[in-house]
Amino acid sequence: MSPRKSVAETRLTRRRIVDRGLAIASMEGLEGLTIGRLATDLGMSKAGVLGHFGTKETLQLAVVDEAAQVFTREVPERVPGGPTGLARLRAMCEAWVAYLERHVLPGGCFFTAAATEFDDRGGPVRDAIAGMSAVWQRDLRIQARLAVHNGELPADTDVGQLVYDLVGVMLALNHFLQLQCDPAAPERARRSLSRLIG
Amino acid sequence: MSPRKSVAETRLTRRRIVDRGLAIASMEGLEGLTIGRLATDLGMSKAGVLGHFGTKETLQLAVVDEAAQVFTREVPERVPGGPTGLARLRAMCEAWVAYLERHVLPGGCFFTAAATEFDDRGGPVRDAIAGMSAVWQRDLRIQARLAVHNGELPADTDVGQLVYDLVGVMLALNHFLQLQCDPAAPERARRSLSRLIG
DNA sequence: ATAGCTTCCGAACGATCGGTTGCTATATTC
DNA sequence: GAATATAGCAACCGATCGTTCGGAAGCTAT
Repeated sequence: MSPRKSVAETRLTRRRIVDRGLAIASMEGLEGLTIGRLATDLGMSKAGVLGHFGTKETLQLAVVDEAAQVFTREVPERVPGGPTGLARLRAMCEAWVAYLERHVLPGGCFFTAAATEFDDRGGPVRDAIAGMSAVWQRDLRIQARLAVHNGELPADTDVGQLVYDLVGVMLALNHFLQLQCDPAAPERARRSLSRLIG
Repeated sequence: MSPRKSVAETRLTRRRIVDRGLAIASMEGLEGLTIGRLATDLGMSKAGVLGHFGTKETLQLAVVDEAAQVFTREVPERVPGGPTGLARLRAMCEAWVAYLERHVLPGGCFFTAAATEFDDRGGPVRDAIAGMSAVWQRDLRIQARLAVHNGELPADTDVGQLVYDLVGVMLALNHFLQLQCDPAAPERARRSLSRLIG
């Protein structure tokens, strides 16, 4: 019924699958993302969907990668390219809050959901998630260290501790937004941030 | 093969099911908890398991309730009955940290996992989870308000903001413990707490 | 024109899902 | 001791899971 598409269209089909897969996974979880559901949503056969990846795990990895690209596009790439150090750290956190506030994905922050879903398992999917999380936290740490080096933060600042607190602010933001639908949460997050990196 | 048991044994069987179900759900999630898996683990038939609840959703609710009882036993009931206010608030948070540190359930904090799993759905299971979360946060708020009233916290303290920050500390603790297996996380949590309600 | 490559479909696979049905064996009640 | 109630089992239901297979359809290179 559906013959071969040109190379450009083929890539486009793959992108359609991954995009829709990310939307589903952000709501139902990476395990709740099923081939059949994906095929139905896209008006394709299950074989047609799986043909692009071969395996559900590969598809999950593609979705995680897509989520990482979305996050990169929506957060770090929106950080203006001003001076490094405290200003950049602040801008990164503000972009982070705005990203959660904007409800970019229908199911809240994909990485928060995926991390808690896979945090007690093994395998490449868990590793990919943990890796993305680690990269972002490393970037935070770098700017925090620069801020200390610039004298913008106290010299005895525990950078690891600061990143821990920043992550907590974001996890709480996601929690209060998604579970309690608390519209005051972003303001709370910003207040916590200004207390941490004023 | 397995005939009727005495009333006492019957209750015990139900408890065995719910206990094992909680253990599974804390690792695989509430949806990953399947009747067949539960039956196999317990050496029972699926009908024998489901007979106690009638429906998977009822079973999930029973597991959520059991998780709430475990949490109650492991956290608030371990808080010494000293004076209310800041001292009690501190004790509650310390018990909370110790609970996460102790790895009471194999998959980390059950409510954190369940909350992120169900935060974008509807239905009674989600409501039960959100309700349990709300009760604990209300208890925190009560003690925080008392602490303000006692003059143990600044009079202009934003109690909602404080609870937001405390929840963030705990979510971060669970995150760093489970995903990054960072043994320094409990110490970080305690340091954050002493900064908030030191 | 033709051969090859690739995308996608239709169909089927074994396994497992939540759930139902009929039965047996026993505990409880009379 | 007879009657009743019920925990649990074996078997099965239709649906769906991830995955495989053969072939149809069309692009591309010869």
